[in-house]
Amino acid sequence: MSAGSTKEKQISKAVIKRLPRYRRYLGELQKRGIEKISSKDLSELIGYTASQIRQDLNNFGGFGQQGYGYSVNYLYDEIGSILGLDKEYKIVIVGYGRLGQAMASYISNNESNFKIVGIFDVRQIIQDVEFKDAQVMTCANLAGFVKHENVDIAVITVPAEKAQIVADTVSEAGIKGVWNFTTVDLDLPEDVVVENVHISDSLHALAYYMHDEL
Amino acid sequence: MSAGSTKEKQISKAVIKRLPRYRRYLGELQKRGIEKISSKDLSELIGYTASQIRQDLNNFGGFGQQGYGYSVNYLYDEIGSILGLDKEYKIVIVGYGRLGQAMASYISNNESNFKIVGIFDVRQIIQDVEFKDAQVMTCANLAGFVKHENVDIAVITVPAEKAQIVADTVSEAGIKGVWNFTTVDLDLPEDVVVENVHISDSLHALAYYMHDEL
DNA sequence: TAGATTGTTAATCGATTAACAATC
DNA sequence: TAGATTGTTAATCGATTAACAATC
Repeated sequence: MSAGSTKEKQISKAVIKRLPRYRRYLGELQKRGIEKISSKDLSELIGYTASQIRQDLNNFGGFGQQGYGYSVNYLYDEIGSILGLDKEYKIVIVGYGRLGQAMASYISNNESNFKIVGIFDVRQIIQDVEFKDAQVMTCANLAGFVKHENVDIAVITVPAEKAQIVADTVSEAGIKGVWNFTTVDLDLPEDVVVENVHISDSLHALAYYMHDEL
Repeated sequence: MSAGSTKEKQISKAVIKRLPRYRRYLGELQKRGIEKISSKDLSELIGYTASQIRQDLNNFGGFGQQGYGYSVNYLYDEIGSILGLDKEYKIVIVGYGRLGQAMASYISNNESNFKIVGIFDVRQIIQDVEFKDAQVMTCANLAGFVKHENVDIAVITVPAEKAQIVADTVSEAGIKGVWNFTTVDLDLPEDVVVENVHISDSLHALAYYMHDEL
């Protein structure tokens, strides 16, 4: 729709879903001090076919070398940059119950390019012993904060009933992405990117494969 | 492989992933007191094509009626039964940090057929004020408990480094399913069903679609 | 009966796999 | 140079969509 994108052909969702996984395994190899890997060996490790790995990567360019394979460090970085993990993202947590706390802690300990700049909750002041960096603010300030601080991502960990209202608030305040942990699907303008972690759907899929095996 | 399954043809993962979503929307309609719905109307609501909805459902049988549509209540129940949500599942939570607490609370408040029968943590006794039902036990008892109580599902919410050990423990003790919230992929026997909630992969996919739009 | 909408087959589209020429 | 392994095209497979006959 917009002319801003420089992408030539649309990459399918299936490919994008696999990229973080490639990167995760490459990170492991890196830690183990392994310097190069072939698509065949990577295939055995990750469980995708070698053909698919090469096909996936070649959507973004030729990162390997014939007769040699792929440099682990280089490929790790390249995938990171494809995913946009070399950029910085400002995050607010909305809903500071246990899930919100868990996510705040996960992000600040494991995702160095995602900075939690604010935490919001309806309950007046919940001060967290372990997570001291950001002060917990009341939701009344949310819109102003997002606008003023130019926040990129809102992590929504409020009860399902409040999810849409929160989504509307941050969206109107100019948020660019929403990480939705509630069980509802959010209705948002097209230019707001939404990533859903539908916990209930996941549990129900588990149930399917379990009772299937009984 | 085993002769136990009565399934005739294998249903694709893509279809199974959509079923919980159908059910979720049907639940909404139910609450609103709507009694019947056509695939066309459901299509507009959920965002899949009417054709796909009919195709998906007909993998499991004809739940509709020509000229009328689908009974909301009936279809809701049928999908629940396809997913195995009419069965009871015994659950243990392994790792009672904030994520474990969040999941325990989610399950006990929203998933009536999934019963939390035990909670485990390495830290000696973390007693939870809000969640009084189950006592928190030390991980040393985990294997025995799973075996003795015939636990169906282990929710793994321990730090990544401990994930595989926990998985091995519960697997050897006869667990049937694992709901994995850690960032690692677990290596388990084929007969143990694993459902992953890879939080980091989800965040990285979000980053891709966001930086793509900048 | 006429109208609506399913169940189901056929057509299309897209994604995965196989094959191999290019090349390090 | 010979061997290995990529990048890429072609073949296959599977999933989605379209179409329509069946039927409520």
